[in-house]
Amino acid sequence: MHHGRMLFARLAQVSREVAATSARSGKVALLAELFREAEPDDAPVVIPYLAGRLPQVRLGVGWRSLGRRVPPAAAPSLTVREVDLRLSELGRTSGPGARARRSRIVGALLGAATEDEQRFLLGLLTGELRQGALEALAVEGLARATGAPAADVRRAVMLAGSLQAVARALLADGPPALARFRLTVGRPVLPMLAHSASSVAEAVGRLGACAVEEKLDGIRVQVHRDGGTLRIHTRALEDITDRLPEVAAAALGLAGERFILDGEVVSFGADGRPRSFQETAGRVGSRVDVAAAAAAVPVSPVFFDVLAVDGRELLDLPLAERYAELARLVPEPMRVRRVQVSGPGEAAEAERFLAETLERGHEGVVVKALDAPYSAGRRGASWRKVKPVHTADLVVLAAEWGHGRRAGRLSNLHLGARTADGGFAMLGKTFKGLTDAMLAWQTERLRRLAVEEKEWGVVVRPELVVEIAYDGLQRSPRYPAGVALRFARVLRHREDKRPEEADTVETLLAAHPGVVP
DNA sequence: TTCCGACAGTGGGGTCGCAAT
DNA sequence: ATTGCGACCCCACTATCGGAA
Repeated sequence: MHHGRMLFARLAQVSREVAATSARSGKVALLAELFREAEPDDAPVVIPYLAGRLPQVRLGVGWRSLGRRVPPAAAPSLTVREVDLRLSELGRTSGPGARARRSRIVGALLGAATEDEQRFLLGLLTGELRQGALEALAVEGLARATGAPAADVRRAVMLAGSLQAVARALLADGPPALARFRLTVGRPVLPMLAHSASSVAEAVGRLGACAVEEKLDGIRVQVHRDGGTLRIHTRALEDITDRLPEVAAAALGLAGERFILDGEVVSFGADGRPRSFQETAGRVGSRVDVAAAAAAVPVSPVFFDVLAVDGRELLDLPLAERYAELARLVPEPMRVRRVQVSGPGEAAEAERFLAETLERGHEGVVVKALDAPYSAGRRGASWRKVKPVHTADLVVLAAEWGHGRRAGRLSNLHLGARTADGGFAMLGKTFKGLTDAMLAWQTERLRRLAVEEKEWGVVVRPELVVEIAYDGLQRSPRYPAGVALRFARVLRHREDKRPEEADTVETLLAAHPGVVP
């Protein structure tokens, strides 16, 4: 028997078969079959690859640097192991001349790959595999290949924050290895996420007895303290401890010795109101001169959940009990503001809290069922965020061709508001909110309005009005009016409106007095 | 049989930091 | 000094499958 000899071409083949299979169960079966074939040395690479993820965190290549076509090899020769080694080398490449050296490595790798392998490799590198199966189905496939219960594998992956680590352990030691993946202080777990709800009443109606918490517009953090050791992780589990000294100090000042807290890092201005997301994110993103960044934009944590305390794992406890622990551990200003309601009968109380929260300059609220456990890594149905929605009638200035399942459709719309001089100022783009029928319709309509064909799409006569929903305005260094829409999505095409009836830049700015271009 | 939760896919704007120009 | 690019922060929405109700 030989080790670590699986051909990369086999992965490309299975990926193609998975993409051609529509049933999820069929995809899982294909993945499981491949995972069973993998030697123990190959499995920790094969499994993340089929989940559409590279084990290497940072490669330094993206779609731009992959644009050059390389003639494919005639016959497959690459092994999984070789591809992994070359990509690891890519990740280690930095310093002067790095771009040229990366380009040589990628070129050599693509040159050794067949057409099918190139397609798979480029999909992996750009994150656009389009095989209809990513991590969740790879987890199912891994479970089936090893005979471990899928739910146990899923939980282990959430707690490990890594499919690769679980795959390696599972293949080496079998299903009993899953027991090793317990919640551990110091090892980040994937945070629980929230669904949207259109109103507080809807959310409370769905959830019954719940907590209504203020939603702060900052950076999600998970804070682990083990005695004097403290680590801060982002939503994607990135370690940002060194960038947030004041958050670390605050957490070390708490009474507990060992805990895991979930919260949001935000920044307040001198007036006590929250700074914009842009300012906070810029601060948290600063790595070079942290002291200067911290002096300019000091941040503070606001915690809303506790996952472990003093050796006790709290994930499976209902929110009501976790919150009681949180209240014991974290004093008021560092703990989220909230109200509790017993059900739909008290929805008005929740509405009042939302209005008051918005008044204080925050984003909205998150409504959480009091009886729900902490579903690590999932968009749990028991957390519902509610944010105010703004709408505007804007004019389509251009449209870009879509990719993947939107190939051949005009998808991404350039949106303009009227200006004082009778023209239009672009405020952003959106491809969201469109059904297949809307895509087909607008492709036809915009083609007829086209005045210029570009490689990326069409420029059109500014005649089609679209009703757009958006979360707010933000300052923009890119767009002519100095502002851009945040999270714009199409509600409907307004053929009944003429472009002269669209909103103006002026009215939009007036609706958001806090935003200064 | 119908409903609904979970996933995958399609990308959006902004900022930081590194390497190239 | 400025620009291009990759990595990550925030994010909304639709289509689809398959299990729950």
